[in-house]
Amino acid sequence: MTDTAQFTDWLTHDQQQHWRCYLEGNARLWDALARDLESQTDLSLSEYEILVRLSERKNTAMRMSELADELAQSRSRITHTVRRLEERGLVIRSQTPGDGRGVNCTMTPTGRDVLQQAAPIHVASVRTRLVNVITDEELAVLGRMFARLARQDSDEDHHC
Amino acid sequence: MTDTAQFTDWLTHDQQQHWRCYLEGNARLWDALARDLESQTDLSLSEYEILVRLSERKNTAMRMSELADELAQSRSRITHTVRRLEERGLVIRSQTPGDGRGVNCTMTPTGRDVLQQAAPIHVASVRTRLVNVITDEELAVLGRMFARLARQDSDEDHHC
DNA sequence: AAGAGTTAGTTGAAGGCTCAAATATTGAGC
DNA sequence: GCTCAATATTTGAGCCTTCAACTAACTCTT
Repeated sequence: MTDTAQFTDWLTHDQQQHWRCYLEGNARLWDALARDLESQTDLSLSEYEILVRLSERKNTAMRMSELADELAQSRSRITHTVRRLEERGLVIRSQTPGDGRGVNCTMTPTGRDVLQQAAPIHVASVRTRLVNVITDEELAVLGRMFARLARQDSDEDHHC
Repeated sequence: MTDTAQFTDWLTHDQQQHWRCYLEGNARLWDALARDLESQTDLSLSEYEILVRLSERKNTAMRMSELADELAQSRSRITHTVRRLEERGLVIRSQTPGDGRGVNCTMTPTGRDVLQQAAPIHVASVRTRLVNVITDEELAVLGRMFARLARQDSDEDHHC
């Protein structure tokens, strides 16, 4: 836009092609996963993911900020989603012992039931939509690739 | 849940690991791309993508349903987004000649200006966040993988 | 050429996400 | 121990997306 603007380093034809395939495939994959889960359970993907993380902890409890960090979601979003889950009786919130600012989110027995019913459905969906469509080799490449991206981007978050 | 329920075919440890890396990396990637674009331009990612597709056509025009199909978005979503773009003067809508039901979406000169200003910013972002972080080899695997997923899922859409 | 079914697109309400601002608590430095 | 900055979380408004219902036009059949 200005005299000093540099020429843009556009993507090559092949890069662009691959990038677009990812764009479309990714969109369709998420659509499919969300539809699969929501049509057969009462959980959205983000609700499901919260319950899964809780289920992996001692006492099925985590702090709000831990949830936010692990799920790469904003604190605000976690607050809203957890509030809805709490209204439905799937989790309860309580103060953290040590830190007066902290809030602990604990899964209730009802929450566990709902999760246990949803889990097989979601896993089957992930298989059908992704894992069974690509090779284990490819899945491994995918995992390593995105682990690198995540590291890179979350590093940048804490740059200040 | 019932007596006849089959045992779930859970993911292996490695598969789960890779799947989670993808989950997190993907979330962070999209966050970063959206923030990069929205902080430096007046376009959201979905608005940007619509303008890009239009820019590639003769007369920078496409039908609404073509947009929906290419971008893997619902017709409703396209309608809403295009309405907002039209209100801002970046596109205009008109009837398609042959088909009385069809609506053509055409990019205006203003739209082209906005796109041309945004494009280098977005491309730089895609490079920084993805293309420069992985190898060309990996990008190719990514592209082929998701092309296969897209084919699979969009086939299923038309299953009836 | 009339009716049934399909396709294209829009609409508005409901709900989730984002953003910025607000509250409350903790920790650091003096 | 007081002040200032940082951390943890919440709040509510605004925007975007989804969903189901609606209009309109085309097409296929008979």
